[in-house]
Amino acid sequence: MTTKDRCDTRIIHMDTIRAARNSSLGDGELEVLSQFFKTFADPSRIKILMALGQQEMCVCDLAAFLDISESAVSHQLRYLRNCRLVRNRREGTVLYYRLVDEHVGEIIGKGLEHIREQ
Amino acid sequence: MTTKDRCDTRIIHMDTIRAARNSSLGDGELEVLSQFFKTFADPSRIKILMALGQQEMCVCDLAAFLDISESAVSHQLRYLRNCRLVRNRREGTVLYYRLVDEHVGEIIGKGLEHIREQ
DNA sequence: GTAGTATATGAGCACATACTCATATATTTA
DNA sequence: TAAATATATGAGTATGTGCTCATATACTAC
Repeated sequence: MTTKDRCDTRIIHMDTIRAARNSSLGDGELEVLSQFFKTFADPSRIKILMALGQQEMCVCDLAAFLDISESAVSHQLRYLRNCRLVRNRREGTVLYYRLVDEHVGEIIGKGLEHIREQ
Repeated sequence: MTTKDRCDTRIIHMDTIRAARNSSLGDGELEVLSQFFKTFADPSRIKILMALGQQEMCVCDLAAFLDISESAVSHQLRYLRNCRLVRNRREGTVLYYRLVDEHVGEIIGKGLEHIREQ
């Protein structure tokens, strides 16, 4: 039981609360997990991830595809690099980005399944 | 091709951009999908959803479990109700909430798989 | 009816986020 | 070397989010 008991709150079902606590994630893992899902909470990032799941693309291609500025794309790519979801290779001045995670497609797929069912 | 072509941007690989566009989601679906993932982008909501996946709980139980105010829980529950992920049944003055979606567990599971692998 | 309990809700606020704009860096070419 | 190209990055900003606090609502018991 990581959370301290609160005695200043009316608690109706102490057993229910205990059961919830026993199967709960730790605070650290919860933070990491919600941070991970934040990645998919933005249309541009989903679009980038889905596109890179099919082929590698450079920054200006992504900017044209998303119809946003190259700077905006670059900021999003930095975000995705920090999450270790994409990597790049350099060819002259051009950086080609690619997806480096196999879960991304599955998670987006599950989400799509959900929103398409209702 | 929903997005209008931009001629004010240097485009290196037009074929790559076309391929990305052909397999891209529509703007509406992208918006709905990212909105859906936003649900999981908050530790409190994940905690609520995982707890309700195992048993129904009332608002003050959830507040004690999460160690946040009942008002804060209520706001989150409204959010989840609007997403149609939870429902409640009334018993006197007490409202018992339960999960009403089978994808939620799978999506959280995929996320957990990801963060635990590295 | 009134009082008490459980929850919902609106306003306001502190903080996060996704962008723009200006500037910096890395590489190629002349 | 300098100029051009492709991308990265920091500061600033408008909007969004998750809370608090006060108040409203729904129900029960008297």
